[in-house]
Amino acid sequence: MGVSIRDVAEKLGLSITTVSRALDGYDDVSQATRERVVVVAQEMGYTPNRAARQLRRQRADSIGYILPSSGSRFSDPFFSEFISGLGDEAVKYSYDLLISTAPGGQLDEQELYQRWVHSHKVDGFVLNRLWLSDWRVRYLSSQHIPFVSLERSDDPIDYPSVQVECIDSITAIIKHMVDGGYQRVAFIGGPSNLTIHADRYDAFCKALSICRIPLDPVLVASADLTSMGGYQVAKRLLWLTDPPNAFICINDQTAYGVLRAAHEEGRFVGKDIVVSGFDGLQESLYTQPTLTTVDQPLYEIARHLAGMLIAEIIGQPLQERQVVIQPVLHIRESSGDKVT
Amino acid sequence: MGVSIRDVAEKLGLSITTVSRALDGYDDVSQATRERVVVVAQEMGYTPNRAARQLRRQRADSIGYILPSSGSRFSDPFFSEFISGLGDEAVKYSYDLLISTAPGGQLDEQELYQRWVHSHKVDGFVLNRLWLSDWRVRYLSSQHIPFVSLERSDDPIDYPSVQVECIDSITAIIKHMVDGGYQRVAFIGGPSNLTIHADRYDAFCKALSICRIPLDPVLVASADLTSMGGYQVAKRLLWLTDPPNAFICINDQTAYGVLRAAHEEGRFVGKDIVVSGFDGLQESLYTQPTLTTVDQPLYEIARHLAGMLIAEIIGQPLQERQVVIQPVLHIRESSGDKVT
DNA sequence: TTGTAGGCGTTATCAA
DNA sequence: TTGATAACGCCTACAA
Repeated sequence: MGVSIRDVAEKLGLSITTVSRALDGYDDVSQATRERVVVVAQEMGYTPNRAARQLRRQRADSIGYILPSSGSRFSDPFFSEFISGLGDEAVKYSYDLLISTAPGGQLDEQELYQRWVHSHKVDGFVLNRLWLSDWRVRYLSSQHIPFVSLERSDDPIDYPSVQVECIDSITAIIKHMVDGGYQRVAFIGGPSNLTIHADRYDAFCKALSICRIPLDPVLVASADLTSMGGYQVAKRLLWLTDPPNAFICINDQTAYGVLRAAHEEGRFVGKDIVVSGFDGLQESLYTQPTLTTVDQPLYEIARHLAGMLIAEIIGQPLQERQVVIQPVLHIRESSGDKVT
Repeated sequence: MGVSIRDVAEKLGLSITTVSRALDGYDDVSQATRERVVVVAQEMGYTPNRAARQLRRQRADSIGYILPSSGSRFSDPFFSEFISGLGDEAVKYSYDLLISTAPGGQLDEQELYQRWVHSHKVDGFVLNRLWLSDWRVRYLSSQHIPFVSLERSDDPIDYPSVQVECIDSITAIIKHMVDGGYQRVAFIGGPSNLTIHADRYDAFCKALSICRIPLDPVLVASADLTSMGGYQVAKRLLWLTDPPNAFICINDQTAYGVLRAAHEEGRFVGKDIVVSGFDGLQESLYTQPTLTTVDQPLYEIARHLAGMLIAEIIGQPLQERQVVIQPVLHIRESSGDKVT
């Protein structure tokens, strides 16, 4: 079907060895031959067969990312941006990006990772949505499979990662809210053993203590990172006898739910109550009111992660294995900066 | 490194041939042998090497999808849901999903498709965001590479596809708006040679004629499918001497931009003006006001597409090659159904 | 500077 | 019912 290296060699009257070396840029072929080979290969539309090359080189030239899909209406814009960053960087090194889906923390997920590892389907993994103690981290590390992650688990294992600093920005948000007179501050997080929950909740507590506001456990709730989850939890909180007037949300999606709940409950966001998200999704510029959020440069983070992973795979040392990124705080209407 | 079929064979004192056949479920191995083989293979954690199998079988057991990424802050929730559907279905047949990114309609995109085809990297493609005349359709068809697509191009080529019917729903929306007294109806589309633009614009025109409203070319504009694009175009339209009071948008993202522009221009959406989107993204339930939109079951569509593609690849005939889906219309606040 | 030959791990054909 | 053997397309010692 396709054009193989043998076809090219025959057409040129050369051996496949020479053709192979000419194309791979070895220096033991004459300049003249190389040029002929390159031209003819191009003309014939030759592209090396991936499977053959992989089999021979014992590398897959691809990186894997398993989407923590959570059921049928799974649609967090977070992942579009993340995947597109991974893809753009991978393509630069002519690596493939292999994607699959599995609900996080389940048996299916384990099997998928194991299958990909055993069958050499990918040379390394990109992880995110880490758990405080994460099976994947321990497993991949025990199998000596390169991987990188957004966020870090508590496992005492050395691996490259990118983390987004959240204490400063969350503190700034809360200070801003408290200064505006919103002192009853709630936190809506996610599953409590996710690192992003732990990190952001931790930042929340620190910020409260800096502002000398006592932590009221009633105002700490967990949703599931979706708008629906945020909506439901916010409703419940707003019905309290002494409801919060400030909401710090673990991510933007959760905050969208809060905005809606507030509206339904007749609260004017930015005036009666204030709300903040975390992610910096494009959509957050278009909510009503616009959402105060912490902008993680997700696309760049994804590219950085893919780059680190590929470096790790080809054994190139990284100058920095644990990158910490300072996100940009966007104070917008939802935190009361402007009364509209 | 990994466990190979040879290791399993040696441990069992059988030939690799027998092991291979036992595992692949051929019926010319004794029941007893098969059981022993399966047990031991499982114990040893044997998984067939993908590259070797692909090389031998001349199939990649994977399908490809190239994201039409448009620069760095590309994040349309559309794609999260789409990819997650493709992934979930592919995994059912133990197919891989290979993802890459390339700006639509550019040279890079062509090269990427060609490389994947030549190198047998994937057995087939899923396409979307088709152009009225689409190079990919003609190319893949000329190379006899299976592919399926969401939407259909005008190329006279037979290929499996899923289309979302839009005339009925857009007509219903416009009727609803016109009945509500909003007669100056604008259309904000995308690049005009995209099939989704052509289809939805066509539906828009038909609906106007049904409602006996003359088409005012001034009220037809093109954006770029993003919120920012919708925002800018809406601003311009709202500044007209005789501005529209109804906006039909090609997708939800565009509509988000319109909502924001309207708000900034002091228009009360659902009262002064009405707005509709198209996609049915989860986010649209959480805008303020909630967005009237046409809900395409994207996750199911993606699964269906992946299923059709795999059937096509393994040569299984499809009972229906051109599926047309009736989306569900969600009339919400932005079209004036409730005054809040 | 070029060519020969062996093998990566599977599967499929044929013979036993 | 099983086993030896030859590919699949590529890369790379080693030999020429």
